[in-house]
Formats: sequence, structure tokens, C-alpha cells
Amino acid sequence: MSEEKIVVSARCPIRTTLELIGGKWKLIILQQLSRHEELRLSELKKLIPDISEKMLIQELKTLVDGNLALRKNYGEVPPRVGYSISEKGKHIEPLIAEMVRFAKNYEKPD
Amino acid sequence: MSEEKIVVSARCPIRTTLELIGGKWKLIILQQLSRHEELRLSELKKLIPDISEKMLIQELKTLVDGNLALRKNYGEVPPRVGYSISEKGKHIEPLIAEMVRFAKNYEKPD
DNA sequence: TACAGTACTAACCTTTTTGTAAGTATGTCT
DNA sequence: AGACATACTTACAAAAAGGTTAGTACTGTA
Repeated sequence: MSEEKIVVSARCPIRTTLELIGGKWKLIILQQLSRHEELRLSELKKLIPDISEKMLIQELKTLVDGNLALRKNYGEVPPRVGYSISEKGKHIEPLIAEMVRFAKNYEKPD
Repeated sequence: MSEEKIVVSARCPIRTTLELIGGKWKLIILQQLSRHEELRLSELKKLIPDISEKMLIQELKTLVDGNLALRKNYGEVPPRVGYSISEKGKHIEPLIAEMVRFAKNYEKPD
């Protein structure tokens, strides 16, 4: 008896999205990945100069874990790793476009 | 001489948008405001049961300060205040729609 | 040998964000 | 008088996010 209470509550899609791409850096990183075939860590650092190395690596890991980005280790030495956007990740592109549109409109005089 | 270095750098629109609607609650609040003519604090509390009163008030204030929401004080007693979405605020609607679409796609099996 | 480049990891600390609990002013209703 | 309701405010605490610094392993190059 006493079946487990099954939580059906369809997760709020806004919260789902916030969990995936919330925070200061994930969208910026995804944007860069979405406009380059593949990027190495050092290249991302140059493209996003104000991010700390720790955050960059940490956020990349989160994105890879969430299947929004792909990590390819070439197994070379010195190490070579390439990051790119995944199929699921490509779907933030229109979202980013909307954010840009929103900001542009916001800055427009009334 | 030595003119002040003028920082022209057109603010990154993604960061602008994140500043306006980033965080755990602002989008949720805006979404509710966007689908109701006007809401009182107590009504918003019912619609978003897991937000604390303090956060609700605090975020509403931020949204009003940023011209994304409007606050109307009816000057009655007991106090009556109505919150609604502003013209600028209405422009998050397509952004929210994109977030919903993104989450739906994300949850789709591969 | 010493230094540079790569992609990390780990320890530690600061700042920002979010939450909890209590209290305010005002007037109505009982 | 005392309880209730509204829209807040304040002080404090906890948690999450972000940042700094140093260190790892490996190899090529000066």
C-alpha cells in the first residue's frame, strides 16, 4: 500500500530553460559555439575575455552534461580538445535572436 | 590632453537582456502579468505559490524600475495596488514563447 | 635545464541571490 | 478592544554563483 506519490506536474518550461541556460555565461558560450564550427578552450577564452578559466571550463562541462554542447578529445599531446554545439544546442539560436531583438527594442527611445 | 577613454562598446544585447530578466523569478512574474489585465500582490502570490513575499515584492520593484511592469496605487484603504505589464514588457512575450519551444524540444526523445 | 603551451583540478574566498521571520501603517468589522 | 486584511519593510541567515590563485601532467623548444 501507500503508493509513492507520483509527481506528474509537467515541469514549467520556463524553469526548465532557465536551468539549462541560466546564469551569466552559458548563453554567451553557446552563442560563440553556434557561430564557429569548433572551438578550443584557448579560442573561447579569447572570444570571451572576461570569463575566468574556471567558469569557462565549469560551464562547458555543464553544457556538455546537458547535451547542449559536444566535447571532442583528440587524444593528442599537448592536449587538444574541441568544443562545438550539439543538435539540441542549435535550438537556442532563435532564442538568442529573440533576446537580441528584445534588448534592441528595450533600448529604443519611447 | 589625455582624453578620457570613452567606452563605446555597444553593450552586448544578451547581457542587457540577462540583466533585465535574469534570475529565478522575473520571467515567471512577467509571464503572469502578460496574461492578466492587472494583478494584485495577493493574486500573484496565488499564481506563483512557491515565491516568497519578499522576493515577489522585490522583483516587482525591479521590473517597475526597469519599465517592464507598471504599478498602480489606488490610494484606497486597506491598500490596493495593481500590477500590469508595460509596453516594453510586452516584448518579452515572443521571448517566453521561444523558451517554451526550446524546453519542449529539449525534452523530446532523440 | 628552464620555460612555454595545453586542458584541466582543487582549495579557498567573496559576492550575489534567495529565503525566513518578524514588524509597520492604516482602517474596517465584530 | 481585538482580530483581520493589505502592501510593504527590515534584519538576518543560508545557499548559490562567481572569482582568484596555485598546482597537475605531458611534451616541445630555447
